[in-house]
Amino acid sequence: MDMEFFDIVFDVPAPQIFTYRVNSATKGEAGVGKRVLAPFGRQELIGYIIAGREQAPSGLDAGRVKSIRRVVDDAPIFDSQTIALAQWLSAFYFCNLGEALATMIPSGRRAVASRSFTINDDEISNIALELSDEQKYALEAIIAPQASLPRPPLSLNVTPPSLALPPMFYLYGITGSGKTEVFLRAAQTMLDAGKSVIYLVPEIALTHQTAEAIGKRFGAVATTLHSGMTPSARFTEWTRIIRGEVRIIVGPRSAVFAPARDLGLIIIDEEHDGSYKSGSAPRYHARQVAMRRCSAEGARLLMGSATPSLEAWKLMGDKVITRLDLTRRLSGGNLPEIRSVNLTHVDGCLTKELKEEIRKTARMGRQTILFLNRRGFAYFYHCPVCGYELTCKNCSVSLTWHRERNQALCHYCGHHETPPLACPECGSLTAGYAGFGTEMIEDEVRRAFPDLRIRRADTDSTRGKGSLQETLELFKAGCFDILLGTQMVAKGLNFPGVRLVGVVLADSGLHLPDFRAVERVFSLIVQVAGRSGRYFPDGKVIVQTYRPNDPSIVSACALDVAGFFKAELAQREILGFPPYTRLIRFTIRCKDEQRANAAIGRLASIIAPVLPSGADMLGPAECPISVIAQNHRRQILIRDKSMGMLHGATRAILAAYERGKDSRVYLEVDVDPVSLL
DNA sequence: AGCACGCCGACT
DNA sequence: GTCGGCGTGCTC
Repeated sequence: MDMEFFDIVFDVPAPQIFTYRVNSATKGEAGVGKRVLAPFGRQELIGYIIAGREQAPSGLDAGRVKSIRRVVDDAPIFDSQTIALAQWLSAFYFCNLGEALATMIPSGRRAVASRSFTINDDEISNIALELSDEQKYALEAIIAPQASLPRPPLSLNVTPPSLALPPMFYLYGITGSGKTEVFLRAAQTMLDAGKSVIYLVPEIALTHQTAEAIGKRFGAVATTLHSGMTPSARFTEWTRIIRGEVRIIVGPRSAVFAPARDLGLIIIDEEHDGSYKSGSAPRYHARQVAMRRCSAEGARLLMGSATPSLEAWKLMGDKVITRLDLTRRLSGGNLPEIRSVNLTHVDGCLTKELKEEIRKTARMGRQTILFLNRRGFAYFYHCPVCGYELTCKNCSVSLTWHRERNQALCHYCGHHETPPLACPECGSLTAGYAGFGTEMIEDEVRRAFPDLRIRRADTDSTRGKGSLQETLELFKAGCFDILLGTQMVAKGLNFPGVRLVGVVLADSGLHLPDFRAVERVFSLIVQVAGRSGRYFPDGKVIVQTYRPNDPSIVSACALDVAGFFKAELAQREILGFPPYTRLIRFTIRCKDEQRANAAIGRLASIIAPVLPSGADMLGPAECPISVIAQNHRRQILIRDKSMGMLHGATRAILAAYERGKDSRVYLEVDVDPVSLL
């Protein structure tokens, strides 16, 4: 008895579910979990079949029901569990079901030959490393058959129904303390029990490295779902996962949706990393999705970092997450010596202390990493006479000077222009660039050390694909002495030859109007410090700063993670910010400033009366970066102790806002926003 | 999101 | 007289 009718959703803003029928060509082909090509208005779109039905819904006259033109998939590519997850995703993050499914499922259509981990079995390394006592203890806790844990009701608002919290564990330990080996053992245990494992890693270089390690360890049973893969390749791996051919999946945040069969464990490596939060709608957080999946599918959640997020740290304090400490470096390396150096009154961007250490390191035949917090962050054009500052015409941020091209460019919209020789305001010829960019530092380092081999690794000098990978590999092989880079060199890369890490300007970012700025600066310094002396006992870190007494810098230099978290949590509690509260952010975006103001005003007047007691509204206000790409941006935050009330209020707010909205104004909703810029 | 329909200003 | 602006509304 084949179904005649099917419920289909599309990746369009329309929230409805549409019912189609089959015709002679598609009868028998169509089924839940398959994609179809269907007439939609005057176009034909790919849609997702989410249900079958005996007859058209009452209230829809049969004449309006169109038929499915073509069925795309031979076999279903998602099941009822996936649909349930999509439903949760759409409710939690305020998108519709079709958009949710579209972000979860690969877009590729045809299978290609799988290239992942075609390693001979004899190549699989079975290095039976002896675990340390701490590692053994952690592993035992994670894989214990009956994880007996307090199970408070899930305040994460899995809407609906409320589910119990899954067993959650956190490997808390410095770089080199052996987190990865525990991850791999836990994964092995799950695989041995016939279950699947999802292993999440931050975006960029780390994906490749970890995937490689897992490929070596687990061979053909492992795969990766990477954003760099072609849609066809992703689709191929997706179908292999569905068929159960692979049971361990490595990938960035989107891999949390992998259709793993009989999911036993989700691992989140470097849990604090910002790339786990999606930057575009639906703005999901992989950790939140992982929690929901684990509770719905009876799996365990295992996270790890040297610098947990404050959210995770608080849950550990509340005993909701079991914290497992790894306190020692395995290879015997001591903790690096970390020293902060005052940058005030220093000519240029390198202090005497840092230069001396670079020289000393080179004499020892060892390597240096110079780390810059942010791409050309403080490198702006200004006039010391009148205070004029060169800013982007489209956005409200300072332009960054790129010397190689003699261009000032905007890192938000890409606008670029040739910088003026004299100040456009007062004509002063002293106007020019101040602050540090990677290029300027490179220049200064080259001048100071003409005999050393220096290489820069940022998105500018490594645009060609593979060249970042290449740079890092050359560095690892000792082909040059100094690596100069941004974020990407801070993340989990192992460079045995490194002795010295220099943080060129630690406090860039400290002044950002975002309550998480301090947390980011702190964890960045600690992460960077972890790079040095990984395999040697004499690692050194020099942190250059204009604010050597800032608490976040002081505690980072002391590697006092617990102390920093205690102080920062107290601060957050006083200010009523996460993790003591939850936030939903509404952002208005419009080319026309008046319309933007009108829209945010209207939104505020909608929000005020529906706010539940105990919740509050922050704003309306200009966004900290008030204009991006000529769009004027305004925001409102709503805040409450738990997410439940905020969700309900937001549903009401969006419904009211939809009626009578200005179509030129865009409204974006961000649940648990990570950046408030 | 597309895409069409519909109702008011300056053009061959 | 119509070409075309973009406001409004719908898509099984």
